Amino acid sequence: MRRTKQDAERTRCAILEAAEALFLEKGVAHTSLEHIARHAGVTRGAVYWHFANKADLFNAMLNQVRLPPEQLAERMRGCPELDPLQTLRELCIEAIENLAREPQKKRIFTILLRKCEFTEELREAEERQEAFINLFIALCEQQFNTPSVRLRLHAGLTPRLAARTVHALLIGLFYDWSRDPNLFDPLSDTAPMIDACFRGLIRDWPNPAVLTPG
Amino acid sequence: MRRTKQDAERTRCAILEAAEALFLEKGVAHTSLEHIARHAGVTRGAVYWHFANKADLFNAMLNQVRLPPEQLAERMRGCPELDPLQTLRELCIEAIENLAREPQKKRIFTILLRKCEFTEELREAEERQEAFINLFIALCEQQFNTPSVRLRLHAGLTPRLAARTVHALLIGLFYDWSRDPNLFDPLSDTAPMIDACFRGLIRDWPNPAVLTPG
DNA sequence: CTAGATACATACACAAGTGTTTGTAAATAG
DNA sequence: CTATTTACAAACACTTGTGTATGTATCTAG
Repeated sequence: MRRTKQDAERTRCAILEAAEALFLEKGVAHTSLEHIARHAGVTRGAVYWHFANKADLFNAMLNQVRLPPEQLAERMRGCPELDPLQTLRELCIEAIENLAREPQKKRIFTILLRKCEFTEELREAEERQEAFINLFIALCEQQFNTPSVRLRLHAGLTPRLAARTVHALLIGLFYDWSRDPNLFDPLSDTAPMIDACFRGLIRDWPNPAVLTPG
Repeated sequence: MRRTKQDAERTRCAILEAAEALFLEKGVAHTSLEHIARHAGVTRGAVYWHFANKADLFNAMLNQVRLPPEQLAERMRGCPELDPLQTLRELCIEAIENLAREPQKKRIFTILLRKCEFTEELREAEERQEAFINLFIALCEQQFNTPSVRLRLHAGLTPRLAARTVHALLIGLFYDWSRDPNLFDPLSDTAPMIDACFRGLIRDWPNPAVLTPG
């Protein structure tokens, strides 16, 4: 029973959804295309029709969303140079909050961080992600290296180290949170933790304005 | 050709070493017992003689070392209560430096963080590790919650959040470092980054004493 | 209205992995 | 010195997964 183009697109999505769910539940390596097909209500024939193999399906899944490193890197390029630190701070907070708000993004990023072993077949995806991370760190370092900011770094720190610290905290926060979502509430707790980080890096980091309700 | 007990112990170690190397290179799921046996110069017969299955071998590998979460948790229990924060700071720095100094520990922790998908067969190991992490975070929170320390927390922070922040930074630092060892030098860069973190958490965190050479 | 393309399901061939069983030479116990 | 373990190697039986080839009902272009 052949379907119309819309139907075909729907099967494609169903396969992607099934893959996402199973990857998250069992890990990428432990999920077979047979599992995915069954979970999506089709056979492997359909899977191989829409995707070349598991790696291709994996990449297609990743391409559905912009993950934090890519988004961060992208937004930092387009940002004006005024008050780069506040911008960076807000982007960081936004990055984590977005993960909390967009369930699919959270699932996919979790898969990437904790549910896949980057073997040779997934090398391409791995390198893409690493490139975004490195780009973000580089842009971050660049912000810390602007003359007005650099002088405000605490003793013992370099722009490079500051950038590393920021990224490590971001990754660590999400890693921990995805391991146990009860550890903290991204929507309310992210800002204080990010602020703590910046306060430790920057000499005169402004005290967080106490939010008066209303 | 049967071997003496010493020989048997040597094969056991060879298998463990091979497993470690292959897990690190290809990931746990993508490494078969056949691979491991070949790499160790034996057959699967030997592997099944010494270990029940892959999960058992994996656990044996983990048991060779004390990984940071376990070590941190353990040392924090045995520590006196005087100046808990300085102690915590030093333990954190030590934890990362130890990873840099002990290659096997680094390899195994890397496998745990980036080279395995925790499926059902590895659930036991996963839960063990998570328990240590949670214990560390809890102990950490407890330190931040001692009366003398709690008052020194910056506005907006709770002991719980401070503990989360510290752990996230630790995990993030190691995660980034294991991804790209050139990002920073653990032996010289860890202290400034950890200090930055504490400075952002604690109100009057002492400025790092400038190390005068000699 | 028909020829071809589309969107799959089904079947096949093969490789690889697992756990178990059996065989066996040498170490070791008594 | 003999009997029995020990420490494996080799072989077997089975399952699972992959990629491809083929079949086929339907959509669609002309």
